[in-house]
Amino acid sequence: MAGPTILHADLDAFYASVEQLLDPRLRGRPVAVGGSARGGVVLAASYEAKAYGVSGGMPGWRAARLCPALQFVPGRFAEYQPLADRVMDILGDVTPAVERISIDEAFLDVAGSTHLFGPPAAIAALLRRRVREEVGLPISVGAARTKHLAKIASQVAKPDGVVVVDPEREREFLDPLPVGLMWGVGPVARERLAERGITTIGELARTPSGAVERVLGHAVGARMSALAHNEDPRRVSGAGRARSVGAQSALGRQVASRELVREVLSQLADRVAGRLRAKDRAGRTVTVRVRFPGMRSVTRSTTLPGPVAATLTLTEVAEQLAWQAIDDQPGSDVEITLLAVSVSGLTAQSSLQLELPLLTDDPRRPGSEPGAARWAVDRSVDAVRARFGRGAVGYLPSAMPRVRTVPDEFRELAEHDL
DNA sequence: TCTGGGGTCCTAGGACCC
DNA sequence: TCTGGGGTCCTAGGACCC
Repeated sequence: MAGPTILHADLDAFYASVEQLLDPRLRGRPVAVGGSARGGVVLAASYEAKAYGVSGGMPGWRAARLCPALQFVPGRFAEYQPLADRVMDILGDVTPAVERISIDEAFLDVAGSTHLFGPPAAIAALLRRRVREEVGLPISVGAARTKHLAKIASQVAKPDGVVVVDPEREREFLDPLPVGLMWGVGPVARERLAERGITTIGELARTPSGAVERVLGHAVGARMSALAHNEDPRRVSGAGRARSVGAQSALGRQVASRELVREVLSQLADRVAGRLRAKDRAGRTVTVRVRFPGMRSVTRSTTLPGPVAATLTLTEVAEQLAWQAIDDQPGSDVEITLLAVSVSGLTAQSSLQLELPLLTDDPRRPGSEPGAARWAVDRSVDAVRARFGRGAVGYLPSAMPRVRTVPDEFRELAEHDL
């Protein structure tokens, strides 16, 4: 039987741990990155804060109520990426088979490394020691025969621990664990399963696949059944190319005026289109999401005759879509709380290809500028920014109201490679 | 006192084609 | 005469992940 050569390495409470590393006064104390006692949202909580029930994604006011001593810090976002990259470099020292799945976690396949570094348990220990000594951060590692098991093992190992699942004892390990630890079972699925008396992975494994599919839907049910039976064929590999690119901004609560919508969508389209152009990509399907008070959101999308990567074109399409969504709402002075733009249906687009056919033939915008002019503007802006930084030049008319937005460094942390 | 930002995948109905 | 079956694309919504 194959050994436990798949490792899942996961930095503990990454953002909060970095803050504690950079400011010794925060060590040993409950820390929340982002948010405040008055509002906003907690992006990450230190283990001292988690002990009080504070967690990422929680509104700040609630976190403060759970843990009155909670120390809110704004987050030094620019520091996070380089530190995480150093950790990934250490992982890469034991095997080239590293699959990074977010800023702070990765799978490794160490099957080919045991002759150099010893068994998986020894490799896990080595990695944890090096990350602690050379970067100063705690990291947990799970080792098992499959990705799914390794990922669950690292969750069980947290904080700052290691768990190796012996291939002979996988059922013993898995059966008593809650179904919510499975990758793909969130609050809704967990609740649906609980209604049928299924709360552990063992109980899920003993439920016929057909019954699970009726509860969770065909695809999810079949996948969760397979995982509960330890059938996980996924290999460690490089990440595939992104299938969509997007950007969003929460707005508080504001009346959807022409100026506000145009201002925000310009900024979002600028980010999205700029990322596309930087990677010589473009996409045909544009989707806009508008969120209204009460967290209710509506999406409108359209598929264009050809791919777009021009900032101004994307802005205009996004604006049309946003107003379709807003105008469908009853009443006047509709309030909105978030706008999002994303582009999918991505294709390679050499930087020399113009968007002329799309723009000049598009009957919906008879007066639109020729694509060549837009392409030239985008390329100029890209070039100036490459030399002088993002703030050097932009598309926004200076008369427009500024909308408060999160730092670019924070957005970039969550970006996937295109 | 009311929730960030960037992603993936699935479902379901309708249009359209052969 | 008003009817089969399969496939693909598009749109809207939703669950889930980090």
